[in-house]
Amino acid sequence: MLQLKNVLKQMIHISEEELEAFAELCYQKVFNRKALLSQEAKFITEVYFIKKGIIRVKLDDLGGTEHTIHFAIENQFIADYRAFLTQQKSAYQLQALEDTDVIVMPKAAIEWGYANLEQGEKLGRLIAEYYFIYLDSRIQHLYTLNPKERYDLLNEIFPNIHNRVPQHMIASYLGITPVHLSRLKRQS
Amino acid sequence: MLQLKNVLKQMIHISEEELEAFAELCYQKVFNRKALLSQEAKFITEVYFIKKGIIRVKLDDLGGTEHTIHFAIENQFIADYRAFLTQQKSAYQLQALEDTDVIVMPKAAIEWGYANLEQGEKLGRLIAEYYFIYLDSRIQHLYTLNPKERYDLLNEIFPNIHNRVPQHMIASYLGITPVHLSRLKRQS
DNA sequence: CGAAAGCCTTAACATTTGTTATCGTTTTGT
DNA sequence: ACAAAACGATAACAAATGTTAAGGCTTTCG
Repeated sequence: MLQLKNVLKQMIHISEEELEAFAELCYQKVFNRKALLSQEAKFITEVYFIKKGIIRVKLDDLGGTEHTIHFAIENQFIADYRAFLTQQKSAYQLQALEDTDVIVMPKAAIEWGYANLEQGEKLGRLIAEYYFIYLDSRIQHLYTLNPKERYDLLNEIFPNIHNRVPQHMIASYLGITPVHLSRLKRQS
Repeated sequence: MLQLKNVLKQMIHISEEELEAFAELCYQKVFNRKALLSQEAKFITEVYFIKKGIIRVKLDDLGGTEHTIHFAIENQFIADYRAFLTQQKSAYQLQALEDTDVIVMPKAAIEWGYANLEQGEKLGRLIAEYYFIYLDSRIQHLYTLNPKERYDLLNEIFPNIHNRVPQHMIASYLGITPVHLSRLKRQS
């Protein structure tokens, strides 16, 4: 839990007692490679903090094609945060790409935090703002960068990704086919 | 100011006195068609509430191509919210597409709200969550819909758009060229 | 260990989307 | 009211990206 506590301490002012009470409401869990943390069409009641491993967020379109929307690694929070917030069924699936250790933060813990942590609402605001900023830059890049430029950027942001993620998932994340990514790599 | 007050009342529990004090810190402004509300490479210190009119958010890439990222209309908030939050220079420009009446909410007003409104932090959280949800669905659509499907969706969400926005801006928003949008319309 | 599955590359061909240029219409600003 | 600018449609051609199929390498798992 130390990892989670450290991340929380960086975000808001929070006492050891508050941290301890919050941690009491969370628990640890291990997912094997390829296991699903959460499934499509389910209501989402958990947010995950990744201690070790890597998670991808994926999405099937109506034609049955699978899209990889996001990767999350150590020390990051991950969830279908939209479904969590709106109480609608999830559009996404979360899948472990390695054996992955997470801390599960149930909805009850997070709501307890909003109500009882001195800066609970602020924590909620910071998390939403953080995700907003991330998505805003994603959209900006989708408009202004071509696939090759997005590939280069991804390698900057996530240097080791080719060692941890199959290339066809990277292609999907970039919005192109695996065959095309293979071509782009050859050209550079 | 009534329009703004009504929207705020729908979001949080807020007294008439609080509303009045907040409104005191805001002011109204009119922008002519084509005028810029905010400019690229400037620090952002204002959020706008649109009383009447329509605003687009645009972005120039390194090659000099202009991209239309977003449209905002009556009763919506608009700003380069990322630049506002992060205190970095804006990547975007906000431009009125009609003569547009806005209420300007200066940074000082918003920070006063966080500090002094009973549910100020909650308001900030809700706004960030609202934008997050919007961007999350934008990204989902960019992955799963082709240009024609995105065009049809846009017309559902914003029924009159062809009467208020030039078609080449719609094409840019969809991520395609005006020539291609013209072709897609013909095919359907 | 060995078979099966998963994965990456490459090639040939198909489809989608972009580019450039032209024309007629509408809108704008004076 | 008029000249200029902006706008949208269309055609011909070019470039980017997708599809299908084959081959070889690596990983997985019984």
